[in-house]
Amino acid sequence: MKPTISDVAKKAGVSIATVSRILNRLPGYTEETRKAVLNVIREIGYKPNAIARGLVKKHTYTMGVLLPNISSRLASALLKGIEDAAHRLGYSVIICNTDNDGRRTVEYLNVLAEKQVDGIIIASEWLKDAYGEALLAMKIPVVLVLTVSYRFQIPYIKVDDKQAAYQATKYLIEKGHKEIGMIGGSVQDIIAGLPRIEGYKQALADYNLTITDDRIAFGNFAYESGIRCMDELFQKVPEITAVFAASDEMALGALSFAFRKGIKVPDDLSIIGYDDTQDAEMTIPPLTTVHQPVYEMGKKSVEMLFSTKGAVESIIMPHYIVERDSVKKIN
Amino acid sequence: MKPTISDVAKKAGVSIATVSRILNRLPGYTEETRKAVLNVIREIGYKPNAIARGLVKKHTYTMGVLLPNISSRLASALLKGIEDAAHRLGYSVIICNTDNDGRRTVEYLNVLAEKQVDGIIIASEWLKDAYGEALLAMKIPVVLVLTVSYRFQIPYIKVDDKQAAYQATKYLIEKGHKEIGMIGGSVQDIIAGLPRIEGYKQALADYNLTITDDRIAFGNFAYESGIRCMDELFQKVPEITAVFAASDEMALGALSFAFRKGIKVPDDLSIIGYDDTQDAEMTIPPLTTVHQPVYEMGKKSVEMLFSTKGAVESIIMPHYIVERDSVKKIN
DNA sequence: CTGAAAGCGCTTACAG
DNA sequence: CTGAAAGCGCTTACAG
Repeated sequence: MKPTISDVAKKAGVSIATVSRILNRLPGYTEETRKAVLNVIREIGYKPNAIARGLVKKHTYTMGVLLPNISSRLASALLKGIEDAAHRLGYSVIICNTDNDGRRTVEYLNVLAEKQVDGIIIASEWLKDAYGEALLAMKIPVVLVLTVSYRFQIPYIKVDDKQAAYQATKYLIEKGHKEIGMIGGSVQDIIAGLPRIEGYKQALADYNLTITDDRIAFGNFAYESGIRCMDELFQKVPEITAVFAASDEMALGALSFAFRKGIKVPDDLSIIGYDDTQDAEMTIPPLTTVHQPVYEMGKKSVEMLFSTKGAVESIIMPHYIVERDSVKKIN
Repeated sequence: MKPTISDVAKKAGVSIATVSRILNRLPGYTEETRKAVLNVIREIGYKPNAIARGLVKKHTYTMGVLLPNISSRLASALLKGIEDAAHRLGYSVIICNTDNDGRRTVEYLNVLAEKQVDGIIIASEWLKDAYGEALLAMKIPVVLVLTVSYRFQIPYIKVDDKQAAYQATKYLIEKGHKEIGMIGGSVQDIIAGLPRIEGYKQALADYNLTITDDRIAFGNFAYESGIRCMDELFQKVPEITAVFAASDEMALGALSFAFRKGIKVPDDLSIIGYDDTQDAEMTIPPLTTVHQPVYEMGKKSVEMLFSTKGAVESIIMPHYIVERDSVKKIN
């Protein structure tokens, strides 16, 4: 059996209370007994049981993070930020891959509640009512990353999607493009879908450029859909010279489609992405894209989660355009 | 305060023992009292405390996974496999990003021990003696993925690296290539470095092709190093017509280098990668590469971890070549 | 079928 | 400075 606190107490000839005090650096023992106890601990290889400790302290130093897909590039970067900050603050992180599945999400929320986690981060997910209620019932801190909720007032951290999309589009316009298409998410997706489309439309409107439904193709942020949308766009509006893709992955799809069709990027077609995931700098040509500070958002989200000052404020992070080689200036 | 088992017992007019039996589906109560108790539970929103439960059962239904870099493509896929299997078996997974840092790794091992995890998966890491000792002391199941240990007899699951590298090289040879270079890992890395280089050399030897030190450039499996190595290779051995890269990421680097120099892939240069990460199908041109079943390895590793049959055997997973468009058949 | 009680491994007043 | 004891929220023989 693993040694317990009473094993060390017995062997050191003191009470478990004293051992506990020494372990927790509380006052109440001589340097002499401290040394003796520490020796015994080393000798028998004692390690405190965090489960027992958690039971009495009602604090587990464990947190959960829910994401729709752990293996997306975006999630990877976010997770690293979360893990780094959590580790620095002494927390362990339990990952929950929801697959965007409601039942699975509720299961996870339950498990996290039962395991008495100290906080939960929810990334990218649209917060359904059931989740919000469950979260409320848990009475622990929660923060939203890369998403917001209107129904539940939970602190969030994200970029201003509409503004970022506006600027991506404006960037293309300033490079001389007049026929600009967009590969967007679903308009039903009021986090990453609609706002980016609105930003795109707003920019076109402000510069008096043509806006038509044809110029927008709807994907699901994934690679394959980028290919399909680019195809669609080209068939419907062959005159476009530039495309704004609402995710880097879709931009990669557009890039691939162009390659297969012999369309040169950026000579024949300019493409700007969104996210600035690791992929963006590895593409051919390297992708110009809107940078979201995802790693930092991950870090900040856990700092917010365990921030000690009362009501936590939400944060809108700055975004900026990273110029690489997928957009060409035309006449 | 959150309701506890005694709150429901009190309210239902039974003992906590009965509530516990009902919760755990043990025999010993009438259908009537079961219904009544379940009602109270729903009414007051009681959720069992897994920490308390874990303390007495000495089973936390939590496991840890250590990886050098959670945000690599390989880790992403692996993690998803691990998470899926763990979730299906009712386990939560704590992620530990070691950054290949010894001190941090030991810290994590300590935390996992204190948190009484039921098992640990170690991915890609070279198992230092200190880790092995710590693991042994914990007396819990451990499995190694994408790595092995010779010093410690811990079950592992991986591909046969030498064999896979041999076959990648043979594939190039069978496509008519005679001047074949390699972008490898360090020879000090006896897991993913040396064996793949040996496989490459062995294949060349078996087919009586030229082997020189010049034909091997040493990277660190990352994108940037792929660029650098390809550059190096081209300067030293301009006659090579094909390259075997020991990771897809380095293959992407090679691809980028070729693109910048105006070298056409696969017309002027053929490239075969290793891993078959998600990137491989998104490159331009799509990358021919050795497929490692990483997601499945993730799943299998947790199944091994919690397998009930005695001594666990190690597994060598099958690999195969995925033919895409980065290798050309020549004369 | 049901409950009282001990125990899991700790922390924390309280008393000395 | 130090220890006995209660308690955290459960499970599990044991007795009835």
